[in-house]
Amino acid sequence: MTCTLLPEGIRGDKGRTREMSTVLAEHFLLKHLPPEDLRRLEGFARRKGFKAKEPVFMKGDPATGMMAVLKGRIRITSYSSDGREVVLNVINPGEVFGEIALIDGGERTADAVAMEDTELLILERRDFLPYLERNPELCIKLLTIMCQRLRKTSEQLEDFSFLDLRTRLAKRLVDLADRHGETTPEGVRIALNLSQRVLGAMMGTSREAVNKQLRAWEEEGILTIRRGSITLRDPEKLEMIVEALA
Amino acid sequence: MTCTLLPEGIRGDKGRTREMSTVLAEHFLLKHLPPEDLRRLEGFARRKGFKAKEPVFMKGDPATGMMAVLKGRIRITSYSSDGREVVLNVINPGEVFGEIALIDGGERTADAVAMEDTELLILERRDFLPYLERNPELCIKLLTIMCQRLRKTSEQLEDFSFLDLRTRLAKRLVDLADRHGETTPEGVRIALNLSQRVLGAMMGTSREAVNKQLRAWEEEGILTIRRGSITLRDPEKLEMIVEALA
DNA sequence: CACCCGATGTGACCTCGTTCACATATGGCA
DNA sequence: TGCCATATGTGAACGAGGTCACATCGGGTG
Repeated sequence: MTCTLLPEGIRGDKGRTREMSTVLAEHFLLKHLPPEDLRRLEGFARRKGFKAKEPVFMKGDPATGMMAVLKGRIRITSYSSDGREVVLNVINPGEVFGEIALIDGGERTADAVAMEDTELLILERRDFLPYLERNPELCIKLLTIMCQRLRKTSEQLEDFSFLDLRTRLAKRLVDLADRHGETTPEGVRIALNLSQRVLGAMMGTSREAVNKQLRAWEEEGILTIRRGSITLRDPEKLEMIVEALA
Repeated sequence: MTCTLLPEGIRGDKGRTREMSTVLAEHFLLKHLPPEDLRRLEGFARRKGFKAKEPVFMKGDPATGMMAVLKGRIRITSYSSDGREVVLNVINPGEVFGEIALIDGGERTADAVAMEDTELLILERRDFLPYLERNPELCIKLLTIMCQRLRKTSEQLEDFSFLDLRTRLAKRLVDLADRHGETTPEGVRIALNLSQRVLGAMMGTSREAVNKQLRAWEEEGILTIRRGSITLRDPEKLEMIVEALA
């Protein structure tokens, strides 16, 4: 099934296939893999499209594999019993998610929803695991990814217990600017179309609190708020807040 | 050096060596490994003792390997710039820590301190990594450990943003009881000698808040507080709190 | 074009948990 | 055995941030 899908892709649709190889080779797993292994890996993968707001999986689902984002964005969220939301992560093109399930085959620990029209590459556990078992290099790459995740999650945990809202928000904006910012004449622009509600959920706080802090910073000339984008006019000021110097 | 240390141990001190094999085989890595690999793994390890309160490593240290606890307990903590403490984890005999560093060789992300007189088994990255690269099975075992860590840390993160102090504390006590509780006539006894300060730091809260909640529960007859131990007389009540039913 | 839904903006009020201050055990050790 | 550092117990005051209520805005859509 998937094995027959791919070779066709290789011949028939060069644009799409190159894109897929790029993801596999550059962002996800192993520039260092020999080409034939890379080929085989592609053989395990299948593509799938999701419309905006369409769920990819839900917390508690049995997990069958991991995904890489080719196009679009995925939001990883979890909900409390009374419906409050935390955004645990936002996955951008070239990044992977759901890798825990690939390895331990347990339940999904959170919801994954497409934030816009999105195309995913899906690696099924049953195909991938046997391959993994024979490829230590690939294992180590995966381990590295897991390390990054763990480091990041632990840092978030610390931030939660140490930092107040203002500092957490500053830190988040600086981080978003570093990873997704476009430099403009006015400053670094974060044009991810994140609502203040989602921004709040990313930091475990209410949209009201986010709004009030953003407006305060706008008053001070540190940033500019527009629908769907925030422009940091003075990123250094935010960095100072993060460093607890202001 | 380490290689010469171990064979001696195998002959000279059966008690200690058996203990070490137990840790390696049962808790840590691979009952499934062939015996000769297990032997070799032991060859990489070295033992080291730590006195109570002695630091094992500090945040920011270059990391050279991972550890397994043979005896005693290790507290993994992090400090805010103004000195507040969070306890990220407590490592008990048979469990491992510092494995992130084993893989990515980055800096230590937290402090590790012996809570009592403790004996560790240390696997150096330089010895272990080459071996890991040739043993996919071992890789996968490590991946599994990392998965558990990640699931646990993510859950902690959720708890932080969703649950109030009372619920978090209830959850923690139930968890401690499950993992370390001894059944007594009065109820399940948690005799870990954790101070209320440390208990608070485990949940990112102050010792005062912990004390007040514990005393309230003692009033209700749910538990009994003693120096160094807490006895849950009515664990179901706590579980109901966790399930948001009370 | 009118309507409606979701995002944004903002104040009033309230609550949980922190901080501070102090009292009281208590185990370890000289 | 007496002392001291550390752990525990408790109330008062404060404050960050949540909740609620409401106004406004803007974009998409029938």
